[in-house]
Amino acid sequence: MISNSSKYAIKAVLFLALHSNEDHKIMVKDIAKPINVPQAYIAKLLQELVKENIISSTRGPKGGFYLNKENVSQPVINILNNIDGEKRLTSCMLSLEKCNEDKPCPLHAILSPSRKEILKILNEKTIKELALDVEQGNSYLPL
Amino acid sequence: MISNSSKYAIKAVLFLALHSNEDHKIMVKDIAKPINVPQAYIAKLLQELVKENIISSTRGPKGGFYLNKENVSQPVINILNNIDGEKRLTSCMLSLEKCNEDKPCPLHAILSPSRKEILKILNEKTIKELALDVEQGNSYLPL
DNA sequence: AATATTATATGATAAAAATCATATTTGAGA
DNA sequence: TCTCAAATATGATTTTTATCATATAATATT
Repeated sequence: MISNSSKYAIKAVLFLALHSNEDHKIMVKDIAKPINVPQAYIAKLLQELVKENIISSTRGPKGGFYLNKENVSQPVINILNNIDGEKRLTSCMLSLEKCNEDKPCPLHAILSPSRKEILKILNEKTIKELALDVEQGNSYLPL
Repeated sequence: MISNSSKYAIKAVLFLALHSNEDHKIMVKDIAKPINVPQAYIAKLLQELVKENIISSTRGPKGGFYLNKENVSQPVINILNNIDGEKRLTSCMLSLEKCNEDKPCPLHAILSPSRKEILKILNEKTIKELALDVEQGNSYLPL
């Protein structure tokens, strides 16, 4: 349902949400370590996220990755859709071409409400809110 | 969340639930085609399911795969657990070692109820019931 | 008992996902 | 404008998952 790459990406974005801003950028090596992901791997993922304006970066000295106001206001699902593609979360659980709401496959029929709920949450919850949950003690790290 | 292999396995078991019984076994080539899965691949998966008594088989002429009374009474989740391992469905969505109900990771915190609901359904719904849904027009094939 | 037919066991190959390595580009500061 | 520190682009390698192939074992039928 959610790839390793997406998990890493979410961890990294969450880390940035909690520790970076436009005046305090963080370089990849200082992200990789605390979130426990290989540096070269997370670097590649972060680059993809920058391309889609999900996170921000600048190069050179004093450069690094960070989140701006727009970045933190995006829903969590943007990360997943960018890394895994949109289909991953919405496609038929049995990979049947013809499965849809009107003629659901057997798994779809019994799991559709729960899946919809998950999609709804991921669409509504923003990066900012997720970080706030951590800051308020509703959820926990370390990553 | 659910591997290709598990999807194939569920399709095959569902096909057997609908078309086989102890007096009418079905050989692998007659399963592979209608469910649209490579024969050698589904053969391997079916063999694993036999080992765990999730489905039944006999060799030789008139042999094949089938489901007996016990087989059809098992919950769907048995298939998933056997093919993918138990952790796949229950492990932390961010793959954090320390994530648990008491100290949930940010994703866990917002998605836990929906995930629990999915687990509950997969644990309660039996193969038989899933097949019945199809027979009663509550869900649809072909596979 | 012999034969043909089926699943089973084993392992080889191919494709995809995850991981690692490095040369190039950009930008800040001296 | 030179230098150095950072991201970026590109692609190689490794691991996992998916797929394919085949020799062996079991069983019904003759």
